[in-house]
Amino acid sequence: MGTLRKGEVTRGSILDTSLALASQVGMAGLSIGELASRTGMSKSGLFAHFGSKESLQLQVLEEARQRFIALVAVPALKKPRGAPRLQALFDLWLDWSQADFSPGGCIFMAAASELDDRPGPLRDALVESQREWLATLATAVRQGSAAGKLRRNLDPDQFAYEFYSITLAYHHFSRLLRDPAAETRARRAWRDLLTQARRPEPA
Amino acid sequence: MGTLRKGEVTRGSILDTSLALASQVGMAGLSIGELASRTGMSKSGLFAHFGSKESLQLQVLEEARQRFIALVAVPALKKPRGAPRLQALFDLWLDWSQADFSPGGCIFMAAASELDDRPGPLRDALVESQREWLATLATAVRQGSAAGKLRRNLDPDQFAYEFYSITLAYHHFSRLLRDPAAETRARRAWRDLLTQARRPEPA
DNA sequence: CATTGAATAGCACGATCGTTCGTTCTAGAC
DNA sequence: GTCTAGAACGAACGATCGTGCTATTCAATG
Repeated sequence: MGTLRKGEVTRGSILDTSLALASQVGMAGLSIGELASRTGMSKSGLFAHFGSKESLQLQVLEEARQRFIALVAVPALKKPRGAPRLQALFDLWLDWSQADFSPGGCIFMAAASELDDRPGPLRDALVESQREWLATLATAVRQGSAAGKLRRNLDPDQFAYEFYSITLAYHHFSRLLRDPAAETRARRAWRDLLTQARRPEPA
Repeated sequence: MGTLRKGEVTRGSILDTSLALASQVGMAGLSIGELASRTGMSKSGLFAHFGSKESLQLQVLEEARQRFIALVAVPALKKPRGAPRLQALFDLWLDWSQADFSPGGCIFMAAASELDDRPGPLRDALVESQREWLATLATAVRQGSAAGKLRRNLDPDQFAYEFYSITLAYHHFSRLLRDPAAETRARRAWRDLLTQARRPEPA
């Protein structure tokens, strides 16, 4: 057990609250005042933990990244290469998107479109984490086809693009349109994509 | 030529500016002050045209909707049913996403994730316009397969979901990741989707 | 050209934003 | 139990937000 001061504990609980709030209203929508009232703290007391709003935002993003790795990437890597691992990546992403701590859905997607035209460290950090995720997907594909479990002429980056596109659409259909069929649609699209990836080489 | 007062002209140019700004910073990021300085007007002078910020936002959305119909939906309906029309819908959407008046990419997608957890008339209007678009896509598919140009057992709504997912991913890859391959990836995914839709019924 | 209503500007409001400062409290080490 | 560093608070800052007023300027009509 590492020695954790009082401050570390409250900092953690502030990040908890921030994560939930940011998944709903985005990174820019994270206001210190709102956060203070939700945690029952004073604005200045809360602020002192981070020093600046940008620092808070960066730490929220980093916290989300750590959780994503722990909840999605790591467990999936325990599955055997090829289809099982890809399926786990997909299933775990869906779980992630529905997690209790992010009532607004995947926080990265909430952040993505609001940051795509706002240069700065926060945008850079988000881009980095997304690239990391895409690389994870592409690697899983590459290993799968190297092991002969997937089509040999599969383009890993193209596969990652299409994987990503299905999850993006799931986010939209479930969050914005509140479409009850969102998950079914996503799973169907995914099944088709995976089937294609296993099909033997076309002529 | 309808009689257009001076006010109508400036209102139009304000909407022009708003559209460009909103595509970059979103609907919530549309501030009256920023808009005033960009158009060279006073805050109050500009404000008088709309009466409230929400009204401004609604009118911006409606303006975008009208343009979308004129630039994407209508021209595509002039193409013959089946694959040509679907292809036109896709190509025209890409043009739309790269249009000069929306330097931040498709404004609907910029608005979607920021509004998905903010109930209100603006969200309602956006949802309505997106449903309209999805219905247009589904209808194009239905007509195509009824005419025997596409697989008969094609699910129109599933097709619309996958069409939409490709364009969503294009938005992300080009805007956030600034990936130069974004358009290539999107076109490849689209080609595969369309090919599947034309393939004869599977066993 | 004169008149009048529309269009725009100027100014101020309350609220909230992120941030700073000085103070108070309290937890942890001796 | 005392001392001290860290944690939290309260009040205030300048800036900006959306939104009212009132006054002024301008464009369209007779």
